[in-house]
Amino acid sequence: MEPGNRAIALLKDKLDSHGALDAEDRAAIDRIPVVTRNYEPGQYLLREGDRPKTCGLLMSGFVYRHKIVGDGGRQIVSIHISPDLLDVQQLLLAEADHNVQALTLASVLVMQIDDVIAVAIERPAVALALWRQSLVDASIVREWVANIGRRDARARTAHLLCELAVRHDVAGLGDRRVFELPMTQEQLGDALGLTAVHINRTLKTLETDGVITRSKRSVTVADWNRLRTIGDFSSTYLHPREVIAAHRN
Amino acid sequence: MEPGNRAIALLKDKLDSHGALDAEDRAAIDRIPVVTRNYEPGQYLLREGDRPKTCGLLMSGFVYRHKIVGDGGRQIVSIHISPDLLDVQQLLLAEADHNVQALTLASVLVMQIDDVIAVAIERPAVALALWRQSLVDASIVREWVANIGRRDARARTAHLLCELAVRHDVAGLGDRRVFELPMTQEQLGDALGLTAVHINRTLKTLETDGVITRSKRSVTVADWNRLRTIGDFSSTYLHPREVIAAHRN
DNA sequence: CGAATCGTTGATTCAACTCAACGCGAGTGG
DNA sequence: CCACTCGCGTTGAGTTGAATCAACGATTCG
Repeated sequence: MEPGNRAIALLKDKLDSHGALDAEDRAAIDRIPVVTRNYEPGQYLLREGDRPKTCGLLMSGFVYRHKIVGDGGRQIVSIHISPDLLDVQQLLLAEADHNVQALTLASVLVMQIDDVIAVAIERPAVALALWRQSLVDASIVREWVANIGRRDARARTAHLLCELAVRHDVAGLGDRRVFELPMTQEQLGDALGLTAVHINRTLKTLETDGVITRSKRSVTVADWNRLRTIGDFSSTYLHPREVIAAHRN
Repeated sequence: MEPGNRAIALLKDKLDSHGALDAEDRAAIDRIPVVTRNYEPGQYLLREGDRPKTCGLLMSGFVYRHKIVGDGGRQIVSIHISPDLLDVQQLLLAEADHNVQALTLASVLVMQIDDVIAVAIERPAVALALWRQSLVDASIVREWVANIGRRDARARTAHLLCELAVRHDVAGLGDRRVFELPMTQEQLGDALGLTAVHINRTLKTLETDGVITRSKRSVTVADWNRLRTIGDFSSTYLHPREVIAAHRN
């Protein structure tokens, strides 16, 4: 199978992860013209104020979205791993209100917004599947608000580690005991509303307490139950594998 | 015009606020069976873990969504004013991951999820309009992450005031100089990741600095430019009135 | 009028920030 | 091959913004 086909298969599986698509829906997705594009670490996929004509599917690597506030501070508002959809927001909102940047070397399946919208109009089930993904994204951001607003540094950090562990697991990128975490402590701080120094201290206590171990850019969860308890984590908000509600007859 | 018709008109205008619907789309919306329901202050519209069969349009009053974290803390994740759509998330995600509660007496136009989905499938433009609303909701939540994560109490509070002022303005509920703010300081704290005591002090300094004045449960913006500067506010993220991007030929 | 809720204020504590220095490994170039 | 730089991680000392604790005032409402 040529690379393009494998990528499209990933896209179809992503959208069909809740079993809502029929053969014609999947065929319509097949007809979307795609190109693969690679981004270097730190490279911008999209900048605040841009009006992009494309969206994408992250096939490998890490990508994050962030906002810059008035005093120069940066807040990371989401972290994406394969196979997340990127910039679904831009399908219907013209102007980007945040930056999207590659964290590691990232490979992205790029589609034209017009083409995706055309399929969404032609095949309502595809529209619902895309829409659903954006609702899950939103749900994750809401949990981040609660995490940053109401949990202390230790819980907050543990919660993010749990989220990334589960998302890696769901994505089939390893189990939740060991996963890649290529973010610097500066970036972790910007994701959690903390400083790099405090992230360092918080991770250290998690490690000396025997909850996690770290090596270079990967994390091993030594005690999942304790990490989950510390982070006050429940995976409900990730909506991992619900059927699309009762309205499917 | 009977009350039901006026309510439906509000719904149609909300979904058509970007001019994407044609006569048939609007007619399809007309056929959605609706009932009006009133909620008392503090009454729950939805609880975490529920699997609702309805969604709604807020016609009057204030509603907020919140999450409860492990140590009992509460984080408000969004505030809704008329004519916001409520629980669009539940159209495609079965299980609610947060609570929805009336802040004031609230009047809601209630629709069956099945009926809304049916129209979304039949009329793709309606699906896109609903989807778009949920993307704007998500965009607001992302801004909240940045606000809570990276701004201090003064900026954070000013930013929320700006957001509510502009949203009231856009909704035609008064201009951005005077608006109703029926939240207690406790609730403002829960929205901003601060304590009620600190909200009190922060509002006081904004008032003594001549930026705002308060009376009971309404706020007057004495110096909009200064409030905007203090709050590092730009309304881009509210996506107030963009055309649905370039893909409309 | 009494009770309850909400707002206000002061005193104190603490979690996280800031500032500063140093360690360490990976590249890089002389 | 070593010296240098650069980015990142680590650690300590001191500061501070916001929380906590506690009390009291104001308003509403039955």
